[in-house]
Amino acid sequence: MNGPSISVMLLDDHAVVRAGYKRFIERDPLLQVIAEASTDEEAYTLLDSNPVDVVIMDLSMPEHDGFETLRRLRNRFPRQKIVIFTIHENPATANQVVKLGASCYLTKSMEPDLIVQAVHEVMAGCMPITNPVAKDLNDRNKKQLPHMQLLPREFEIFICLAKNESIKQISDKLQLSEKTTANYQTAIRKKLSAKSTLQMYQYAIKHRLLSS
Amino acid sequence: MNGPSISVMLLDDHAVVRAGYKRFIERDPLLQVIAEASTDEEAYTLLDSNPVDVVIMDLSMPEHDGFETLRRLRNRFPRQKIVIFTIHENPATANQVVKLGASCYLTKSMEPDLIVQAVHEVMAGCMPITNPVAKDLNDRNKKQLPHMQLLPREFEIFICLAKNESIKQISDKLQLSEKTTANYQTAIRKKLSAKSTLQMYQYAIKHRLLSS
DNA sequence: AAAGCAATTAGGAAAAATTCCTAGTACGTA
DNA sequence: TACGTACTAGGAATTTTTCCTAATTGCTTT
Repeated sequence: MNGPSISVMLLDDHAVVRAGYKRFIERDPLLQVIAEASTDEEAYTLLDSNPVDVVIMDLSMPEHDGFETLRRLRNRFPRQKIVIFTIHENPATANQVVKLGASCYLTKSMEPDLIVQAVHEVMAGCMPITNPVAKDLNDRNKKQLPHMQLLPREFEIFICLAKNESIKQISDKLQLSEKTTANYQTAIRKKLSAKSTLQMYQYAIKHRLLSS
Repeated sequence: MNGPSISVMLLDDHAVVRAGYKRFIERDPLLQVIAEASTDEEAYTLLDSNPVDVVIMDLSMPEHDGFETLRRLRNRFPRQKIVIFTIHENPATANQVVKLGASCYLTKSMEPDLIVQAVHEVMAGCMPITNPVAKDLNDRNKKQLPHMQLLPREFEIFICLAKNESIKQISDKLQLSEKTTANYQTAIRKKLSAKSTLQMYQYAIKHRLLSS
């Protein structure tokens, strides 16, 4: 950290959205957006040369899906603080995202000022999740919905399967052996008691897991 | 036919609906409802002892689906005139129903008086379908939608598959070998270019084939 | 620092599902 | 009668799924 100010990178494929973030973030004189990336690859490159305190990213990116981007970011920059800001308003996603190591999960229905607040909290080492979602998260977790038992990777692949992607496509995208993906599928089906891809889809729809 | 009057059987699992039919049908002194059945089995029994000129039935029955009931009726009483009156307003269903040998297909959005008119037309040996649907049917047929190429049995099984029924369940219900049903599935997938059950489901949703 | 644990990855083998091919039956029509 | 179409289903090959096992990695705990 350079002095009192906190440096931020924005990662979002829409320039307009990045501009929106920026507007709010820079209201706070302590925060400074010093880098913007529209793809995950771009983000890696920038982070190599220009480390920042916090990365703020959207979950719904076209190339890889957000989970994969998050996972890779964590791999290459394990200590990087990451704030997820997304339109997907569901606790299951929040749950997975936090398990994957994001510091914070915000949805677009929250007040924009929360972004600023969240960045400060994250930098101060506070609770990884801000209150509204955290509460919701805990509520649902207690209900022990089947998909809450999915491991992060399982959840990620579950969403792909529910989007009707084939074992082959998923394996290519995530750079896994088809064997591995097929095995994941079996595990997912068991945990969700789904006998077919259609049932996984319907499960995902029912629990609003498919907004992306 | 006994004298100038036309005898009618109503086949519908809801007594209320049968009463509704009756009310309209008996406005016409030439038509007489002489039998009512709430299940297909009941209908077979009644028809054995009490033949009627026309059977008016609903497509959406709980036990077997309407297609199967229609098919069996046609099998046991090949010359029986059958009028389908249903809430499923889509030309694909109309198409299949007529292929299966129904004399007429009416939807609930039509004027109730059309039932009476349709019965007369059917008895007079007119066009198997009344105008509004027939027109619609031809329009769409020209578009050559993939599911229009499905044979009646294929269409029937397609709907079951889209409803997530298993090969086993469908085979039991339709009294087919699992081999046969599996083979039908393959044919259906080819005709619809669907690689999975989920894609069949999505096709069905897209073309509004799943109201039942 | 070593041990233990959870998550991720993937291969082998068996079981199940799907596909392709073939063929018999039945029914209506020319 | 002969022909075509729809329906039925078996055999065999192929593909997918499942189950079991195991190696690797990164934490956490002692």
